[in-house]
Amino acid sequence: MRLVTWNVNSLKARLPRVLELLHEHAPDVVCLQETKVAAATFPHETFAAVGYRAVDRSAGRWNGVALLVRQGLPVADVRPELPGEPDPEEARWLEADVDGIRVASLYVPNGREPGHPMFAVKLRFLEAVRDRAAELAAAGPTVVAGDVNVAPEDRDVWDPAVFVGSTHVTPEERHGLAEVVAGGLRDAYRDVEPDAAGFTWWDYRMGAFRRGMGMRIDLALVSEHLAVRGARVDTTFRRVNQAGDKPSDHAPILVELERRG
DNA sequence: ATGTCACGCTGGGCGTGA
Repeated sequence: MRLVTWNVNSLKARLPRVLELLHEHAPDVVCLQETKVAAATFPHETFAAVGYRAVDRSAGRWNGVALLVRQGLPVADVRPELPGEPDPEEARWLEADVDGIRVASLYVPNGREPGHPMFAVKLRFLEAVRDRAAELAAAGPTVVAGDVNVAPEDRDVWDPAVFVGSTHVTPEERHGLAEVVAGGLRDAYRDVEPDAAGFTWWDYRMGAFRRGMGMRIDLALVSEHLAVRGARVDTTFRRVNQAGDKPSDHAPILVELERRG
């Protein structure tokens, strides 16, 4: 299975780039985050016309997650709920069986600042993910992929000194993420790229992408039933393309998975 | 760290969130 996870920062603004990605990489499944679209205007027909079925959990102008599945692959047991999630209205989790693999697209709250009420919400969300991910990983082949808004280690940020005291790197957030992984998942990118930076996000400001000022905050976590045959970040999608279509501030991660045994 | 982007509301900048 070829899987992509990508925070698109508005599906409407990014539709040309998403179509470009489908054409270029022909993934079996794409986990999208920050679709920022209402359910009523989700572009199902556009995806159907290029051979993809979409299932979405949408909340209007903020957040929103979706799965795009190549036509012909069976999709079953779509669940838009994450038991115990702090605010179900925020549309941050969506899971389904795709060709016999449980695939979840997630968008962890940003957290604003340590001490902000949304920071506590972020930690509670990670606890809910921990509990559900452990259930899924114990049950069968599982991929939990998306924007976790946590850099797992210091090497996952361009300059750890700059981020001291900021969100995405605090011990509490890293502990929350580590507990998700400890439930029977592993970081697919790190599995095959132990040394690469692998940044997936760069601020739009200050020429951060050009200057290598990034963070690795988007992950594909996979259960022991799955082997990782390859993983890479396609940074071409972090640049304006030839047609002049703008990038998201996140780049997509491409993962090649194979069922074990 | 801050040199940006996208949204809704509304008809052009502003507030919000990242």
